[in-house]
Order: sequence, then C-alpha cells, then structure tokens
Amino acid sequence: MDLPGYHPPQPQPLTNHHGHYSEDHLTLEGSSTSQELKTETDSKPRSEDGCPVCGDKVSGYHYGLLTCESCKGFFKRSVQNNKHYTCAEQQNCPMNPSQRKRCPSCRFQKCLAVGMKTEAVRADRMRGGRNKFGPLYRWDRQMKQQKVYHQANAAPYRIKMETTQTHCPQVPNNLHLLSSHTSDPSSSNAFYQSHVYSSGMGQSGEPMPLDCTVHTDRALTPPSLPYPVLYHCTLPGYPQNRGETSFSYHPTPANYQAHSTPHKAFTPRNTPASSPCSTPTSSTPLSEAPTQTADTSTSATHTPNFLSQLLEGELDEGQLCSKVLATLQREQALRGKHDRLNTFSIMCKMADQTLFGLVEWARSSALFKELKVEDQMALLQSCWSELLVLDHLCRQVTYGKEGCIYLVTGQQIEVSTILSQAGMTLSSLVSRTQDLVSKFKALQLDRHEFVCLKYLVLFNPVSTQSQAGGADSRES
DNA sequence: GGCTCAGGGCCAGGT
DNA sequence: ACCTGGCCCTGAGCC
Repeated sequence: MDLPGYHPPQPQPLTNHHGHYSEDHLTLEGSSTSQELKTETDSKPRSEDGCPVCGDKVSGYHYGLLTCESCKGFFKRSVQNNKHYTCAEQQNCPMNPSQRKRCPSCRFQKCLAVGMKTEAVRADRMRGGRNKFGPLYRWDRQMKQQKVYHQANAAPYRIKMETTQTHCPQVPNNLHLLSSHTSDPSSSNAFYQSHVYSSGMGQSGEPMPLDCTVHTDRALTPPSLPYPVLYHCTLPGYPQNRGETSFSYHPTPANYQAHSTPHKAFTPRNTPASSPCSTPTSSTPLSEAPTQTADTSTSATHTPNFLSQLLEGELDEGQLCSKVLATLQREQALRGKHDRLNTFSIMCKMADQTLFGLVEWARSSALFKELKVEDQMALLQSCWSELLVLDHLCRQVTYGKEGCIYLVTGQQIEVSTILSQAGMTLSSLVSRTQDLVSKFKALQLDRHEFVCLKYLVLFNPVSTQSQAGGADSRES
C-alpha cells in the first residue's frame, strides 16, 4: 500500500536486528523532514547487536524487543514512576550510549517509537516469570532467523513512492475533521468514562480526549507491531509534509454502542438480520444463502458447522475498539497534556493494534495453528497488509456510514473532509478504498463471506504482497 | 525437576 | 536528591 511520501526501506537494511522498521531508511525527498531523519540516521548507527534506542549492546528482550540493559531500566522506571519528560530542544536529540542521558524525553519517545511496550511493565510489580509476550519473542526470533535467510538470498530492491510535499495544500492547524455529532467534548468525555474506564482498561485517571495534531517535524515512526518483521515489505503510509494535519479525537458513542456487543452478532447462531455488523441487504448467512448449492447432504450439513468454526475465532470488534482506545489513552497519559499524540502516531497505533488482533486471530484459528510455525510465518508475512485492508473494508461495510470512514476506534471521519485536505496520493487511496467498499456493499457480502475471504487471503501462499515490487498489484 | 529468560529490585556511582 | 545502569533475584513457561 503506497501512501504519500513514505518510501519503504530497502529490504536489506529494512529492519534492525530484531526486525523493527527503522526510520534510518525513510527517505523523504523534497520534504523538510528529511533533515531530521538524516540527523537521526547519523546519530544512530545500528549494528546487528545494537539497542534500537541508543545503539548500545543488547542484553535480551525487554518490554517487547531487544534492548540494552540501560534502556530497559530507563523504560521501566519511566513507566513505573509515570514520568513526564519535556525536551528542551527540538525533540530530535541524538540517541547514543554517550548522549542518551541528556534528554530523557527523547529517549522515552524513542523507546516508544521503536516498539517498547508500556503494557509489559507490570502494574503489580510481580517479579519473575514470563510475560504475555513470550510467544511474541519466540515468534520474533524465528522471524529474524527467516529474515536473515531471506536477506542473504534476496537482491536489494526499492519501491518507489512519491512524495506529496508539492501536492499537499497547507493544512490549517487544529482543524476538526470529525462528523459534527462527535464534536462535543463532553460527549467524548462521557464516552471515555463509560466505555474505556468502566472497562478497567484506562488507568490514567482523568478522561483525556486526544488531540490528533500531526507534528510531522517529529521523527516518524512505524507502528510497533507485536510481530514487527511483518512490516517486511510495506507499511501503511507516513505523512511527509511539514504542515500540520489535525483532527479532533472524539470517539462516537453512538457508533460504538452500535457494535459494543458484536460478539453476539458475529456468531452464526445469531441472525445477522438484527446485527449491526451486517448490511441491511445481507442478512442471509452464507450457509443459508440461496446461491448455495447443496450438492450432497454431507456438504449441506458440514458447511454450516465449518463456517461456525471459522466464525468462532472472529475478532470481537468491541474488545478491539476498547483495546485500541485504552492503548491510545495510555500513550497519551504517559505523554502528558502538552505532548499530544499526533495523527500519524494514532493511526500507526490503530494499525498496530488491529494487526496484533489479526495475527492473534490467525494464530488461534483451528486451521492455521495446525501449520508449522515457519509456514504460519510465511503466510502472515505475505498477507498481513491484505488482511489489514480486508479488515478495514469489512469494518466499513459493517459499520461505516455513507461518505464516512469508520475507524477501529469507533470514530467516523467524513471522506469529503479528508479528500478536501489530503494530498493526491492519499486522496486517491481513500477514493479507491471507498470504491471497494461500495463494490463490497453491492455484492452484499455478509460477515460469513468476509470471514471466508479472510481465510482465503490468509492461506494464499502467493499473496501479491510477497511479490517484490508488487505495490501496484497490492493496491488492486 | 532443571533450565531459560524476561521483569523487578538493589545499590554504587554519577549528576 | 534524583537518576543511571550493571548486577542479581524471582518465577512462569518450556523441555
């Protein structure tokens, strides 16, 4: 998926030692942000053994990725003591073993940017044991091994991506892009109180609606995926123009409530006709669709069970929504009121959590987990972006209103507002996505069929993503 | 039951 | 007084 101004790194230097994307290799031709990125690059030489935060020697996996002992301790103290740092410079302080102590703010931001997970710091401070990322670390190791193998055997290539610096109009600050019914701050507060904090996931105290101002002059970072090397070839776009694009971050209570209990609606035992996750014209499950041809009694009796099996592992949209919101809340709480998460960071974290959910979905599915781990990795590596796209489309078909993009957080953004302010590339992508949504709606795809599509994408060994330089085909 | 290893605590040294 | 970072302890998960 190509997005404005983001130049996917070349495969070989693409990932650091543990498979994370490195902004070292982001090139933003014509962008004023390139200087910051170049500075970052110069200050952060990474050897295969280097800590992704400071470049020091790694001592093992800490809070989600391989880091040095020093950054491990720093990150732990920062999270445990709920530190709020402020950078005295331009938030682009060099980060290396000799200078990392100078700016804890930039250091902590770097920790977050490279993927260290605040949730891995135990709230109960219990010692010992393995954390919930144990499987992740194992997975990551194997992915790294596979990555090393592929690096040794693959010729470098580069996916050309355009910069929209010259295309993007200057976007005014603090512009609200959300639909009007969500613009009331009090309503968003109520939303947080009722949906985030009541779920026990928000721990930051005061409800804090997030302002999504894009500060593109900051170092741009990719989502910190649970399986970082899955960002092998492409990554959903990065902003490139220095101007600020912003929108208010006000979740939509109405929409959220509409799917707050999707689990029931997604189970095949519940009639989609009454569920918010199906289109009004797609109330018939695949297993009962008139187009289905029951050639034999065997297939007629087994297909619904098989579909039920597939549907049982489906992601709970409500839980995912809560999880993403809680993550955003936690990130914002760590930053403090004067260091708001920018739009890009929020989008990355949304993609991060969504993909986390998709990988967990795949790994927990009855069919997928029967495969060898290396086969699972190969499939996920080749299809993760398509799964993300399909997941997005499904969300639009299921929850999206006409002319709006429905985010995983339950928010809706008016397409017209995006189109009026985005650059050519982003506008094109949004338009094409909406076109696909329309086609899916016209096809009257229901939840069952989307699940089947997801499995088809997941089990497709020749995904377009796995084809080098296949950006165009990927978008189709 | 032993081993592994990631998170937590301790504390000397530094600022 | 606070921060840093190296070292050690702990204990869940794995073999």
